[in-house]
Amino acid sequence: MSPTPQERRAARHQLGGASTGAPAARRGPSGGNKKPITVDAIIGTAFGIVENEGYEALTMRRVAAALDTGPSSLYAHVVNKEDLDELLIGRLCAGIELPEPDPTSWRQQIAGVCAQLRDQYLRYPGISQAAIAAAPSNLDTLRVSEGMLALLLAGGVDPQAAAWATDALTLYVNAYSLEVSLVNRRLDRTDGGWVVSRDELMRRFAALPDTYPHTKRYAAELTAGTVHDRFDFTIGLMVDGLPGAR
Amino acid sequence: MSPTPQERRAARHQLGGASTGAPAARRGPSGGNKKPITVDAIIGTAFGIVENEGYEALTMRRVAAALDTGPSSLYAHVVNKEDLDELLIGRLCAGIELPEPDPTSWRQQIAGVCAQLRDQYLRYPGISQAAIAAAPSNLDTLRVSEGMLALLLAGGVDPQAAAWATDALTLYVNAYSLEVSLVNRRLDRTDGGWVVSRDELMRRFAALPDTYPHTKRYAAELTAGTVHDRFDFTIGLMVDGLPGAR
DNA sequence: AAGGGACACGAACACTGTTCTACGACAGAA
DNA sequence: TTCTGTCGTAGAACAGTGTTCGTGTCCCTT
Repeated sequence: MSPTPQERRAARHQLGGASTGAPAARRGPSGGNKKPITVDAIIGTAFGIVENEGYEALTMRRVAAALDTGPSSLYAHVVNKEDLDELLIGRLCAGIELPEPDPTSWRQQIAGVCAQLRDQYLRYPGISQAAIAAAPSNLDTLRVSEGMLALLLAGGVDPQAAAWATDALTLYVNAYSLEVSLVNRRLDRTDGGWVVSRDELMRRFAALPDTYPHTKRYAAELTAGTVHDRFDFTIGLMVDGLPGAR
Repeated sequence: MSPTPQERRAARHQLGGASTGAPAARRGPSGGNKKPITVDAIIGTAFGIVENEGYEALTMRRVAAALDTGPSSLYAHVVNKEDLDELLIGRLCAGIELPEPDPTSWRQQIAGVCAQLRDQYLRYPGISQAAIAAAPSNLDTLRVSEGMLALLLAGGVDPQAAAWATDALTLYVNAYSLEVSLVNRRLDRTDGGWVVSRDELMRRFAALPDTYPHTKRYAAELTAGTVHDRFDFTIGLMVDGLPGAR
């Protein structure tokens, strides 16, 4: 009846966890006037930090400070920073809505799930770094994979192709979100106004030596499109390449 | 005639740098019996460290220790750790062989370049993390993009699709290599013999609750294939999706 | 021979994740 | 009521990290 964080983590990799009853008030030496530290409280404040300051600002000390305590207090509820990352990704994946498979519109459905993932990742900048590192055996991430697999199979995609395609799609969504987050961070850092807009980029491409003929020639195409356009293009590329129904 | 590291870095983003003449012997207080510290020496030892111990072991102190000096000595040649990362992936990209575009076999040529990148990334485990974070304006990475763009254009791919496809391909190769490196590291760490082979994985999939019907049903497909198979599948998916010649 | 500039280096600062140890308040038992 | 034990809390500390400052030492030029 006293689940250590290690046990909780092990359970997370085997079965859906039942919610643990939270104690009423904090019991420690600081008196009972503060809210107790729970895993949910840690996850919530962690999400807030990442949303406002980015994933690189997510440190154990930062979370602890936001909870008015020291860093060591967190280790009674969380195994690791790696464990905290996994919890964050798990909760993020748990919020993804998986549609009922419809064989006539499975391509749009897949694209919709990918867009959901992308938007969640971009809402918490840099968190996709944790998503790439997270173990694929996590039950919440596996739930999303299961949902995508179901969509592909309903679309008549060959099981082997469907299995590999889910992997490829989630991997690309992760990488894409991470790259966008990193670029945004770089822009924020180098320039307060972060307006290194398309014109500047195209001029830099045009100023390249002649060793880069195609890059100079097609600078417009290389810098074209909004963030969503590039994303939709690649997802479409992968989905349309799958032989399936319709 | 006294290029600070910052100037060197700026030059790296504008023109191909000419090789700087290396001094003969180290001049510092430690006497002249040691090799001088050059950017090339730093890059070389850094590659050695990553190759043997992985990217997470690549710290400024580790590089400095391998060169028999202190960490601060590196900052006369390198702006940052971020700068060092950029130098590494620049040199890695410089070693990629770009074939002469052949309109009849452009798909194989693209796949070949991607495989080259993958093999280089996997040779230095975890270095793709630096590749994702690296600025795309680096001249060496741009050279690879230029080469891939040339191949796609020679294949008759629409310029807009070709531009976006190069981006998608490099991004996927990076992410794939990073994921493989991370999984290998996890396996190395949890188990000395790192034989959590396919049977174990399939049993864990089979032990899932019934909420994951497709994952249980197609556990074989999900765990099938060697590392190269999954990679080739996705690259083929993206390349074959591109409308072009042949 | 004297000066100057470039290079190298040791120590230190502000961080990070993590662990050890003690403290204090609540629960139940006598 | 008093005592005892457990459990969550928290402070201090350890081994790391990237980075900077000031000093020292050498070689080359004048």
